[in-house]
Amino acid sequence: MKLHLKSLRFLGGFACGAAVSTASCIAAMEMYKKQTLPDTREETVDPSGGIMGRYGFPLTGAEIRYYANHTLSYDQARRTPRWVVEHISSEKLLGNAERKRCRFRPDPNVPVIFSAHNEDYLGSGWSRGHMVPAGDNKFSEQAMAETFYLSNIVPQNLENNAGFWNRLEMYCRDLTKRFQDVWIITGPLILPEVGADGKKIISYKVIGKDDVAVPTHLYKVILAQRKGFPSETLALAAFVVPNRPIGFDHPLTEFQVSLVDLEKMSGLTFFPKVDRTRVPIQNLCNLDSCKLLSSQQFHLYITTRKVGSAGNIFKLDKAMSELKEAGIAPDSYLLKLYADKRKELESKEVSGNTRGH
DNA sequence: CGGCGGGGAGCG
DNA sequence: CGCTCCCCGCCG
Repeated sequence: MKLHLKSLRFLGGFACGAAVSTASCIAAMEMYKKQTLPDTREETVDPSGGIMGRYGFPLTGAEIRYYANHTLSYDQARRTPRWVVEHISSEKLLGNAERKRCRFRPDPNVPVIFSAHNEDYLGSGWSRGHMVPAGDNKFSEQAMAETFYLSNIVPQNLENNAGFWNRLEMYCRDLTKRFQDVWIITGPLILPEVGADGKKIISYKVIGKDDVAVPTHLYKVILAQRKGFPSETLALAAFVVPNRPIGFDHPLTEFQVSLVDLEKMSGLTFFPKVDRTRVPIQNLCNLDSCKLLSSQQFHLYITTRKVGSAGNIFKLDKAMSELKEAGIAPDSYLLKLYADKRKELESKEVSGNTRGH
């Protein structure tokens, strides 16, 4: 499978160059739209006059479900979402909502027989991976709590979840510094593999009593919008990442795919209200870096989090010494945070000992 | 930031 | 008893 991007054609759309006349270009564009663009109608006319559906058609449960700051379509057979949409901005990343106060739980809006449960995941060897991250909802305890509904969760390799995928989510948040509005669609994929007989086959693990489907890959589509003159900028990138550990030696761009390729894999049409033949959409990875944190940067970040939340001097100094052992120099922010925290804990522990004795 | 686990208190 | 909540600990 060839997943790599090819410059301007990353959307798989039609491009009119200077080599052809305007008239023929438009005609060709119309032909292109008719033949290749997906039908975005949800329903068509019933020629039977309604007799076929007298007792109703099967329900899929795939209807769109709205939450405080995310929206999703659920797959009742696999007990995972099909896709989850979120919108983030710099404002939404500010706030004090804490994930420590949140619990993973079945989505109360999903019928129990179609729902995943915590017991399916616990001890399965797979972690509960957010599609819309909790960290994108710092502004609202309600919004963050809803991301812990298992309708927003898929079985994910733990090292991938805490590592590469975590860094991808950090990159998405960083985009809000350079783009006013960012829409992100995330979901699981189960892709075919070539078996021992050379023929393609789709097979996937399931976990727990509810047979929750373990995806072979996860996808993420990022649409970033920047205000500007004479017109706004729209930039897009799509990624397909294997559900296994991905080391620091793999750049994010290694997993970039064209939007149409992802649409073929997923069966979904993304951002159908964007007219891809008229609005010039740029490749996000050309406009922006698409570079994730390096090993050193990531380690520094984790240490900063640990120092900020350390409850005693032992853990505080342990975090700092581990950073030093890794040969990573703390930046000025971490040094000041450490100094302030050290003073705070010293005074606290002295008074505590005085009271105790 | 992203996860994992265990234990104990309170409750119907 | 099971269940929820909240505390603690650990990992990358």
